[in-house]
Amino acid sequence: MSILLRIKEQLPQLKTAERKVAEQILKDPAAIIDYVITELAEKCGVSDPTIVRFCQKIGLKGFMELKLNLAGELPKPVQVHRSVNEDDSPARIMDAIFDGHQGALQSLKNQVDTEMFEKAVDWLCNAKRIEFYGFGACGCVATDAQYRFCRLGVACNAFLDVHQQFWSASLLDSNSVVIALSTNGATKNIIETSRLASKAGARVIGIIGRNKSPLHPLCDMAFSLPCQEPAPAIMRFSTRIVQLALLDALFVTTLLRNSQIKENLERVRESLSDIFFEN
Amino acid sequence: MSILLRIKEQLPQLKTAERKVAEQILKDPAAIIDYVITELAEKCGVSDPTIVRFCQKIGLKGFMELKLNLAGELPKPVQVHRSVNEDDSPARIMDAIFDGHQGALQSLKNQVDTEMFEKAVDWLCNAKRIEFYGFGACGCVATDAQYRFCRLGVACNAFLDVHQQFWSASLLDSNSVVIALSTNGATKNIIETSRLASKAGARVIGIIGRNKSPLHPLCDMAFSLPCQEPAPAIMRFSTRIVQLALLDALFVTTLLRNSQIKENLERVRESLSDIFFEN
DNA sequence: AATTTCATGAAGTAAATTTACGTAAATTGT
DNA sequence: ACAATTTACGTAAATTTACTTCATGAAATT
Repeated sequence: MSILLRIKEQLPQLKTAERKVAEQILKDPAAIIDYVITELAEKCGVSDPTIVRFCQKIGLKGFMELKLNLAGELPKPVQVHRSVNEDDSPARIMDAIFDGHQGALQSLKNQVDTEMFEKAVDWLCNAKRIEFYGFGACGCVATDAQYRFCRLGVACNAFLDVHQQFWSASLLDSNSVVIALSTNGATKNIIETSRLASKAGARVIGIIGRNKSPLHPLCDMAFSLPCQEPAPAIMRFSTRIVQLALLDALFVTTLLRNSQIKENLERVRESLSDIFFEN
Repeated sequence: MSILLRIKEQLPQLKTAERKVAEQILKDPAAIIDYVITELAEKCGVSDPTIVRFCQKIGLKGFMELKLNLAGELPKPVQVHRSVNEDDSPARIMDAIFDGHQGALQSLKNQVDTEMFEKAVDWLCNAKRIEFYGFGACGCVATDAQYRFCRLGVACNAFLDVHQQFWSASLLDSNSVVIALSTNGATKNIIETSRLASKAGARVIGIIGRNKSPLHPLCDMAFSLPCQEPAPAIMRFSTRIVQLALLDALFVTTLLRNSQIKENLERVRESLSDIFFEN
């Protein structure tokens, strides 16, 4: 279990001096890494041995182990999108891209509105039909999402064709949920489709790579994703990663909420077994 | 920038004794955290001060800072994949999913073979044609990749249909690169397609969510992705994230390698402007 | 009220890291 | 080719840092 969690749990059982240490650590865990034991002791108003005893009480060998453990489990400061240019080594470019994705996920973690998320899960659980709309790169995400969600046993569609989207959206009703995916919330077609779906009575959930956009007011609920990338559209990779992550979370939560759904999943899994060589 | 990457980059400029240190660290970064400086010195066959000088050369204050940094950037064995169950709150599930993705990216960062990556970029730069094959969830990744790469101005296809894949693969030649995507490297169809492509003379790059699989020996080059998820197929979300990240990196590096390609991209961008409301 | 227990810090110890310095090897210039 | 200079690296000393022992005083118990 994580050190910070362990500290939190042990907190009530600690003596006054040791509790001061615990509170100081919980207040700013990242700072500890730069302290030497004496500095921390001073900050807490206790002595060195108290720090050591505290560390041992939470199951560590000593202060050094605390520092190393904290370094290991603390979220790294959110990486602002690092730009790359042609002089960079492949390894460097790779690193920059991966960092960008990680940073985007970290931002997502901090930004997602939990209540909104829960409401979205509610809608999805009760939906008789789920449609995923997106164009371009978001179309891929839509397809991927449909690929997951259709296993819930609910009717799912991911139409990438405008015409199909139009007639499908206009046939929806109040038991339908639409997931509208858009990087910038300004693509004409997705806006039109969302408007149609909304007019037909469906609940429209926007997953949009921006804070404000023409698409926002058309949605019944809109997740605005972190968008630190000031890059041209084709280079905005992280948005898609974040969209997928959010959809994953929605999917799993919806899945766990409903045991009937889990049975469906089991049946699907069995039917897949014969397309593999092994297993 | 990450310490390990910095070490890799500085490697050629290091003197013999210091290089020994660098190599030892790269061989097993996780082990360093438990060493004291003298232990590491012995393992490398050098003296303590050499270690310190090495640390300073890569921009750190000393050995302690190296340990703390390594602890910070190495994938935590515990955190990589937290299991979830129906009792968990939505916020917790969300967190677990995002953590899983982040952890997977971290592992990827540490595991990707840089030389292989560069060779892959070489192949892609010189390819006259690139084909992406995948089924199921990997089909979505294939489509996404095709969507990016086709903007390089190179002929790209992502056939999800088995028949199309078969005839397309058999029409390839030595100027073609095939990217074979598979979560477990055991799907019969993808194996057959890769075999056909290889026989036709194309270079097959596997991006596989496993270390060993029936698909591996059929590839001219295979990226084995970190696969910490002991979950059923439908729940293996991270593999897809990691595949996308790797493809992103391949795409950007290929793009930056070739200025002609960048011009193509500029032209594509302009042609997209009129499908948006704004901008 | 006396005794015990326990929490805590002062002082000291041990260990690990870093600096200073010297030597040998490599590089450079003549 | 040989001397001069620079560089590479290890020995040993110094310093920093972490940890231990033990004494003290407070709280709890008898």
